[in-house]
Amino acid sequence: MKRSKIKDLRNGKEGEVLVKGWVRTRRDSKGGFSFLEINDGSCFGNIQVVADHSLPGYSAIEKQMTTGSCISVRGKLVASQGKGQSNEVQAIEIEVYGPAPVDYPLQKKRHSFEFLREIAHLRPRTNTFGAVMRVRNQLAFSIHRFFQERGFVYLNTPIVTTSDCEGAGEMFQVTTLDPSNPPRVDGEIDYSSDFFGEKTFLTVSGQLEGEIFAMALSEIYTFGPTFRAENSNTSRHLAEFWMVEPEMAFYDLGDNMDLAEEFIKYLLSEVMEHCAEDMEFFNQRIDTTKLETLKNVIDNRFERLTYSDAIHELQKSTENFVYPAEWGFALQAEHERYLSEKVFKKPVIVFNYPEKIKSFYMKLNEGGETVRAMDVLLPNLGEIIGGSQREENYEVLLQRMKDKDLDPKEYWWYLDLRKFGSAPHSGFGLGFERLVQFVTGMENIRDVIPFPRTPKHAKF
RNA sequence: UCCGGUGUGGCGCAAUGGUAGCGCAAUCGGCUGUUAACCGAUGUGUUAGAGGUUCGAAUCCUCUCACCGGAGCCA
Repeated sequence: MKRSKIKDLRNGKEGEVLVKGWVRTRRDSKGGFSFLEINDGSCFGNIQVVADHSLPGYSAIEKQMTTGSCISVRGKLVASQGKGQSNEVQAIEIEVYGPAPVDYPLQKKRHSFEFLREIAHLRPRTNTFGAVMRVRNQLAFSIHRFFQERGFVYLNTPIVTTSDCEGAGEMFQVTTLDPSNPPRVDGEIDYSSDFFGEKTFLTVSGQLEGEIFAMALSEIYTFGPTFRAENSNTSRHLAEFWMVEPEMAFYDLGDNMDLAEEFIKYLLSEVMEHCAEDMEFFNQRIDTTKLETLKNVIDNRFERLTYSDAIHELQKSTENFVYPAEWGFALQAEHERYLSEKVFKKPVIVFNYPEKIKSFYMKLNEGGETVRAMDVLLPNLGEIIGGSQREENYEVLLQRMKDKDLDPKEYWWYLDLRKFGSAPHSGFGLGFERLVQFVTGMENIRDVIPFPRTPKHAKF
């Protein structure tokens, strides 16, 4: 007999079924039967199994069917006599695949997310983490769908890279040399005998390589792991995270912002439609304003203002900032929060940042004071997208590299893109885990990725 | 990395210098088409680690470690 998923059983037709899953809780009735709630992760809800104690072999397995154990149940799907569920499975035959002894850490009670992180191998079996992972999966799928529907080409940029000065953050080094005894020449480590024959790192961004393919296929996107060796200890930073980076030829900054806004709205709509039950849970237990917030983001135009206007807005406010806003300096987290949470109460896109505080590849505006960069700021989360129109003029780009003390020789191929058939183009990067955070309302980014990597943490 | 906080039975927490306790979970029993089941009983501790002050330390001091929150960096 074919196994049914609980997702299908919950609205299924009456008849004989086979269901397999993990026992979430059990309630015994001394009337001679037990209620077992089974979950197989196919949906948020459980299915109730009614197990009569007169079942063949029941007494032998009764003690094994505890919270956490895995069982297989053949039975009849029938309308439930009790309240709380429309239907249930009347067991005919039960097999225990794997019992869970009394030291099973996930008992039927609330556990803190901090505790669950210590048992990352078992936390997928909780309500919250199961819901997070289904939403995460939907978002990943919808990201591909969004771009595929628009003719973007999915591109795999390299994980191992040689550029050590992309400016996006500290990098993890990749080497096969013996750290306790590396080969040396004149006291310096000799990387010519390393695996790749030179010093290599894990990527901090696929953008530069993405531009190569945008200059041929017009619209591409990457969706892959990204590594930053920053000693960041916050609820929104990971050392290993997933980033989505579209890169589009012939897009100016306005087109770029349009795409980013459409993208986020599309993803939120998809989740509301396809993960209704999980989202209902987040709205009840994690953040009671979640559904309302998501609807607001979908229905309202993102506020767009220039960096200069943002500074002006901050300076005229009566808010007591730890760091007063001043033109030419980066916006502080408190500034970004004030704009998105207090002034506009919706997503905000700040653009045209001072040239001095942004990367070399961003297109210089007329006058040379600002560059065509943009950040999308979400209420209660902060920056979720950072992007820009890229500098396509060879001479200007070369000069900016020199101004920022970068060696043009290391970027010879990047410069070549401007030398041969250059085109105006733009792109942005979206932090995937931050998106999952925003959608679910989970406060800590470590609880929206299966295996979080943070400073001092690479377990599991 | 900086600032602040926390670390006590399996889990969540209380005890602020004087006999370490409560809730949940667990175990046993009772009851019930139950559903965060309910009622009763039982067991559970090197108070993160090391050192110090004190007649006496979970509590005060020093160091180490871990975790949490905020900042910086950014996605």
